[in-house]
Amino acid sequence: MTYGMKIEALGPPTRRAIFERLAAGPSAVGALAAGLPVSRPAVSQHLKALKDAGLVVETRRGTARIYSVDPKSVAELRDYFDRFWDIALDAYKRSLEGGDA
Amino acid sequence: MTYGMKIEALGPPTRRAIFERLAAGPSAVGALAAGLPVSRPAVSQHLKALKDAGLVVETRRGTARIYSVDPKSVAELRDYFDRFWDIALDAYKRSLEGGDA
DNA sequence: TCATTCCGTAAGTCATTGCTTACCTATAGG
DNA sequence: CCTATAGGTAAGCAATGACTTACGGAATGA
Repeated sequence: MTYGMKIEALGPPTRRAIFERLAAGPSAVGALAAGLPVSRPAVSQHLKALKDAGLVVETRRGTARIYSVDPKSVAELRDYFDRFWDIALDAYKRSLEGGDA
Repeated sequence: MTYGMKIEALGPPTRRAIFERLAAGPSAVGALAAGLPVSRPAVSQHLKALKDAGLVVETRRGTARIYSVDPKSVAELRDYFDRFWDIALDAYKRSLEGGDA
């Protein structure tokens, strides 16, 4: 549930592709697998990883499982890199001013 | 150099730890390794991956190599998740309004 | 109840990789 | 020129992991 787990979960390209497709709108497992070059179980396993990381949520409709991204998790990642950018930029500025050399 | 490569490069926890330390300010390889539970060559290898991904830059001073984060790369990641958040939030809103069920 | 659809899970495989130690290179100083 | 310092590179290893096929389970429809 930490941001670290989320970044780690988005590492594998196939998993990131799944996540990006879900960002465009909720989707079932089979529909996702139909548009990807991997098997349906592979998609299932990636979805489990994304769910464990708190990036997606699952709802049921009949026998289908509909997955959708949790907007809050994306906001969390955005805020993380936002703060990160502030810190890095500040350090960069100090390295220009200070010039401890 | 794409954002995908950057996210992928930040997956491994040790590598992300290195990157976060560099965000606080430039550092040499040995200094980084001294504060981490892995060997110096391991840090060197992670730094190579970070450099290949365009996340850090290297400067020389004597025999030392000083690594520092490239602020532009962080901005790129921030913007990526920013756009991502817009898309996901929009899809979420549509799922509430539309209610195609 | 039975067949169908949709999907998660188990088990196995092959490639990736994060780490180690050992070695080599390059700069600085005597 | 020799030594010491700083660090990249090679080789190897154990572990992870991304994928496959095979199977099991739950909800729908006749």
